[in-house]
Amino acid sequence: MWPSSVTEAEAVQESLRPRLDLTGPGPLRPSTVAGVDVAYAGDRLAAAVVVLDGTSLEVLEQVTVTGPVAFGYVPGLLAFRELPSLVEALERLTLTPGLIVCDGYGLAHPRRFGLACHLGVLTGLPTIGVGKTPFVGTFDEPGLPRGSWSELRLDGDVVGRVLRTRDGVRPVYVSVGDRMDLETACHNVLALTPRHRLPETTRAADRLCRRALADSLT
DNA sequence: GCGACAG
DNA sequence: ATCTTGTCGC
Repeated sequence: MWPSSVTEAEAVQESLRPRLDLTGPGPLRPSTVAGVDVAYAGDRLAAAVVVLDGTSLEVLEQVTVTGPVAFGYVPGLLAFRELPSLVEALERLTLTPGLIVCDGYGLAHPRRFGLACHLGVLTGLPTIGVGKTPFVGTFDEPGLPRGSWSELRLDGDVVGRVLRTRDGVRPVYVSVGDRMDLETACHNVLALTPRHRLPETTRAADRLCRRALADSLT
């Protein structure tokens, strides 16, 4: 049963939020890391999951799924638009990644249950959210050197970090999804960004879902 | 009430 | 997300 209205979807988030495991530290530099992303064209979409070796960052496995868009985009409800296809792609995976890096947010969310949290609860795997643009929360501009960061706060809580992954380049917005802690999440993001602003996982998944979408339209 | 708003 | 040209910089 998938929510068919904004009200229903918000209720689902509220009901799943208690299932998050936010205790203990999350895995630091797991042996395998997965990146997920979705590309759209009208009412069609293509989802991609790419598993990389946590050390060499080489591609170990990749899966794509195409289908119809099942939920319109509503800020705060992105998960209902992307999760159906992403979960299916993850199920077709042979390997079980030690961490999943999502495009978007985790705890830094209006109801503290963004895409990364939702995917974590559904898969039982550690997840983190890496957003490319601000969504919720307030923050100060982090220092210019790579590795500099500032707190992302929402109401009185620290819900994430604004992290500089490249000297003088726009920062990314990191928040915890499930089975992960903020400090470790940032260390993982830095390990995944040896030469680009965005994690190699999201770059690989982005390229793959765009190719899959183009091919599916042929 | 009005505007802003991950991808 | 996607629609779009040229352009600056590593």
